[in-house]
Amino acid sequence: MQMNPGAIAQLADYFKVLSEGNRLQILCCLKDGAKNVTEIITETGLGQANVSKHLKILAQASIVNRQPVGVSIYYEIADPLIFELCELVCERLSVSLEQRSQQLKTGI
Amino acid sequence: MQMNPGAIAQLADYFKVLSEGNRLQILCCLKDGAKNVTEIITETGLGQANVSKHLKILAQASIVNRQPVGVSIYYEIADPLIFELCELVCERLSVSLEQRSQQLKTGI
DNA sequence: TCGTTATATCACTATATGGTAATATAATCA
DNA sequence: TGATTATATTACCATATAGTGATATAACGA
Repeated sequence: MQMNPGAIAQLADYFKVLSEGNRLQILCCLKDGAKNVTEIITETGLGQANVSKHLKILAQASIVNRQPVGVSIYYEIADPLIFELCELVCERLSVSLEQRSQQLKTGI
Repeated sequence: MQMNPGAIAQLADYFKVLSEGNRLQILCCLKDGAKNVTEIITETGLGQANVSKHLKILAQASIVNRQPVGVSIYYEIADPLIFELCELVCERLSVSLEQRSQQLKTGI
């Protein structure tokens, strides 16, 4: 199987956006629905500048939508695939953990 | 939905491994089956030191298996989930591209 | 218009990451 | 044992990325 360099680069970019813990935390925070920046800050405990910076990256990647409402800006998830990906990976990681646990038990 | 910090960190790590284009290229190269380092170098066109470095990361993440055979080391895919993830994301990206194309056509 | 609130951006620092040339290590054979 | 081949590792450099404090910008109301 050969994938063209352009597609690979886009894939890498997509995974890169998801490769940062605090960004994932922000996305989890938005899973229930739209929130403004202050709400995200409160819920995540992250700094304001930091949150804004991460939100910008997420918006540019079309993973979240940005919606001004008065002085507030609301962000909501635009790409639900990310949660599907997270679930698949979490399953994988828990299976992996289970296997290691078994190995420790059997002494292999 | 709240995910514990440990799980988030593991998720981020997993995506981080996949967030590098040359690493993805190496993984694509291994999709057909096990290859030794020289074969990977030839097929990808990457440098030997660079390939070794990336393979180390992939092995430590349990995404590939490492199998010495004489002076050669063969690597093969240990975690097929990565291709599932890639397909899901590629679909998403192509849908996204199609939508942009439509927007250009309709002038929205 | 000015003051307040919400948010984005900038500039800086520290750390991480990717690629490379050189070298070390491992395996094999004569 | 030494030479050869295959591969891993090291040290270095350049670039990328994350977090923060300060500041700029946007929106609103008095």
